[in-house]
Amino acid sequence: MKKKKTKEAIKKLTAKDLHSIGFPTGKPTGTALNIVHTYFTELGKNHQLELVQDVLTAPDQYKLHATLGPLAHAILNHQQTAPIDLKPDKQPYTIYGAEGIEEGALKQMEIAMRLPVTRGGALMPDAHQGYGLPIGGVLAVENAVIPYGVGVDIGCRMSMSMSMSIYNIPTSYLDSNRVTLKQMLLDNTRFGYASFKKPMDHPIMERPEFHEIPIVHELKDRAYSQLGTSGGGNHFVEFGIVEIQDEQNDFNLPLGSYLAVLSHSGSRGLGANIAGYYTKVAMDSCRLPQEAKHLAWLDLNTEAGQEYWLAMNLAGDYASACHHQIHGRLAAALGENPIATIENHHNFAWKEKDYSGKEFIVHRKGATPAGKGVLGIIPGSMATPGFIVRGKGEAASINSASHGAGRVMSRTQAKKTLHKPQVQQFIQQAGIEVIGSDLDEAPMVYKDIHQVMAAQQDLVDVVGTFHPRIVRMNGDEKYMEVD
DNA sequence: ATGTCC
Repeated sequence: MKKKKTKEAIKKLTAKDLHSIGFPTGKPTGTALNIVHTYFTELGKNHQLELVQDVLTAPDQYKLHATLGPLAHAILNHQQTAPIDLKPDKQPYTIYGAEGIEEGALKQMEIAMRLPVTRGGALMPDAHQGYGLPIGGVLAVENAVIPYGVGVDIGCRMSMSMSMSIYNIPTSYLDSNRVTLKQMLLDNTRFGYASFKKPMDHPIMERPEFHEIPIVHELKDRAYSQLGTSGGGNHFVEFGIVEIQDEQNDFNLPLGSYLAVLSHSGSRGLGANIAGYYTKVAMDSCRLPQEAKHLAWLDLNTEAGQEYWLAMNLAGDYASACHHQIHGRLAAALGENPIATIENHHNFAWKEKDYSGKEFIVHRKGATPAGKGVLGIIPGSMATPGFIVRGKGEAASINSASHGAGRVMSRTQAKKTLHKPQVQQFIQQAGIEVIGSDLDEAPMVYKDIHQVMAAQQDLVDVVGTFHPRIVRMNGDEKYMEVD
């Protein structure tokens, strides 16, 4: 039964198929799929493709067609709107750690710089190719917001809480209570498709946006069921040791080592669906040349722009609420209150002013806010250090820094070339215990975090170093309780 | 990143 379903899914006509025969992204594609899946379900996929291709080639002839008429009109309307021109010349922007950044990311950044709304940009040393704007890309634009300049996981963030161990030597507490701490992670965190049987209440669910914005309203129930959970991919919750190295640290902590909890996750299904929806809205209203189509923006003076802005901010606050619940549960399990907390997001857009007081929309897609004195967290990998940093407010980076080490290897390449025993040995030798995860998150898929930090010395000062010890990520099905 | 479908 399941097999049959998969087979049908493969045969079903998709947007990808349409784009492969030259269908423009946006309304024509959506309309074509709608019509095919409503009126022509009995036809084979190839036959369906031929049908819509005929309309695409000669839309005029189908204007009055009973079922294909709307498609003809969508295509004609689309053809009548001229694409918005990119600036013809390369626009300057600062690249940090250029020697370690892949070609694809540089190309994407070049295109983003040539958008007519762009006023500045920078590329962080952990940059790699993404969708639209590269991961590690920072883009300042005027009075507009680019959904894919923010990214799919809106408001994805780092959150750290440091606790004084109940013992004087926190390091030894961690090592002698490994089993207990591991169980705490298993009991108090949920990843991927797993969720808590009864989510903890949180004021975020009372936000008016859940009633005022239709798409957000549709997402409310799932947002509630996913409260306090972490996602998949590079998301994690971990115990480790923080070494505070800066005497002038903002927490007034004595130099030394502290037990800490570090989490990385975002806005789950809520943000992903908001991103998907408003990207489509943007691509329908903002027609760009093929190579820039994913950088479609929403004018902030339009209703859609205002709506996205509110929805994006809600998703950011929701991601924060999830982190607070994760840390709250673990603090309760530890029986300790944190003595310091830090939190920052990295897939978001902010209204910020430049030196002259002019306001811009600054997109940081996988980049950490690093304005003067602003604290942030830059993780390495599951088996390498992360850093508590304080921004220097460097204008050339648009007050930003990297959000991690950055990948050197794609997920598919990692699964093809790495081997479990080899990775397990590496992790074990580093003294790290890992629950869940997979080869695509192995430490060796990431750049050397020390090189990345060296490339951004002008952007941040290091306040402390975090050493991961017990890490939980998505994928430990054998431990997972299905709630 | 995402119950991974436009």
